[in-house]
Amino acid sequence: MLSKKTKYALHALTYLGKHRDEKTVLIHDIAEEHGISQKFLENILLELKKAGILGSKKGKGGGYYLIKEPKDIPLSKVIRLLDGPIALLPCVSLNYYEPCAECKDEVTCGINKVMIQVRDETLKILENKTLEDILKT
Amino acid sequence: MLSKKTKYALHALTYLGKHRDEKTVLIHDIAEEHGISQKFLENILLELKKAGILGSKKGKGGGYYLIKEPKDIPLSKVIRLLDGPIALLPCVSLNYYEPCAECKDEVTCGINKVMIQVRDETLKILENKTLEDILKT
DNA sequence: ATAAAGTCTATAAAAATGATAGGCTTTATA
DNA sequence: TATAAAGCCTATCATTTTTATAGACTTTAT
Repeated sequence: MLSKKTKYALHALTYLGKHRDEKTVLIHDIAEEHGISQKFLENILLELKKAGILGSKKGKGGGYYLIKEPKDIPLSKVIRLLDGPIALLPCVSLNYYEPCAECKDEVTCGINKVMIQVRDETLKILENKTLEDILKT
Repeated sequence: MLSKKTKYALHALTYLGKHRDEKTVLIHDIAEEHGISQKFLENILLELKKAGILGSKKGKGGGYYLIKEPKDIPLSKVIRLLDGPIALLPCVSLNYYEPCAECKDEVTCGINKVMIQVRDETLKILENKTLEDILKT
């Protein structure tokens, strides 16, 4: 399951996507619309900004806006950013690799092999679904 | 990522699958082989038993054994049992459904729609990969 | 100058996960 | 039939992760 962080991020991105005609959108408005903590959302939007997905304007009249096309924001990117690895095991993670303690030899481990396949197929799904898909339904 | 519970379960199932010629296998031996806590493993194997995946024999000379064919033990079953939902959001879970608080209307929610698709495609993967796939590599 | 809005860091609270403990029941066998 | 081996069951504790809050700081329009 996705963490609330990621879920909130998706709601925020959706909201921003629906308000692309406006220059900027207030954190406050997004938080209110979905009944979530504004302070918590602040951190999330900041991360999205640092990842190059959002832009922002400080000061009075400021706010956030999408900096990328919705079609260029795949679920995989959002999930990795806020939740971490998409792979089911650290030993098959492309971006967050770590060996598994209980596995004596990765090379001969059947679990490892199968999980690599699962990872690749899962990735195909999450890279192909984008914010655009969410917006157009 | 999978919890350690699920990871350990997969290792235990693999071990049991590799020792199908023996009548029973000791929890102790599985725990030792992978360097994991025996007591923790006990609980996990019990769950697998209650789910009809493993059988056991009590008392001296007892132990655990596979009660199903490896090809009939899909990853989806093991994951659901020990980790819970496969869906990324509660509002699209087949087995653990719950509405999402921050979503005003599920019917018009684009996130919901996309996540249903992700769930279905993910499920296809996890239902098709079985213990047999792990054993045969 | 002031108020509005994002930025940043730290900390606290809550929940989930991982691990341990100990007694109970069952069963083979000496 | 006593004993030791092995799984069964429940409770509790410890750790880690997640979620949420707080408050001071910076930037900017008016």
